[in-house]
Amino acid sequence: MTVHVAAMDIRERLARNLRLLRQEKGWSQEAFADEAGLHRTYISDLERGARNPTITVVDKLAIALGVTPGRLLD
Amino acid sequence: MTVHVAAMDIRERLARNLRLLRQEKGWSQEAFADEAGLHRTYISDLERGARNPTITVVDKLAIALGVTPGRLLD
DNA sequence: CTGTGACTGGGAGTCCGTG
DNA sequence: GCACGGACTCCCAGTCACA
Repeated sequence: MTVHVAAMDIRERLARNLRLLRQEKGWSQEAFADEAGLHRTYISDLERGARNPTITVVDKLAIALGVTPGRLLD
Repeated sequence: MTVHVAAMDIRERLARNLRLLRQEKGWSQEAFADEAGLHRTYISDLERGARNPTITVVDKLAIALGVTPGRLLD
């Protein structure tokens, strides 16, 4: 039971942080995707915790949102 | 000219943080690898900035070192 | 505007070795 | 103990059609 807890955790922390910070900016997922140089559907996946991104992707997201990478993961 | 600067940046920040924190613990790369549940050669690659890990790996590293994931990336 | 399944190429992560 | 290489498997990056 509860096999992959820790792994799910950090993805869901990222998911929550992304959605909140994006909404604070008043951006659609599509607008956010353009700012970060990523695809619209990829942002959707990230905000649902459905992907396990690399740190270079986290860096792009953080830069687009104007926060540190750590702010997205902690 | 300066094509992938940002991507290199975060990997090298991670590399530096990993090596410093590991040495503070007095661990070998192999001992660290065991603590984090990763392979010995992979730790070597990470500390040389030669790899682009996923956030689940960053989480494992952070837990092994007793710090937040953000502490490794910021 | 967003969620989701499916797809492909390339890279993440492991394991063997060497000096 | 560490850097580095080759080879392998599997999953991530990036995109599309459709609901």
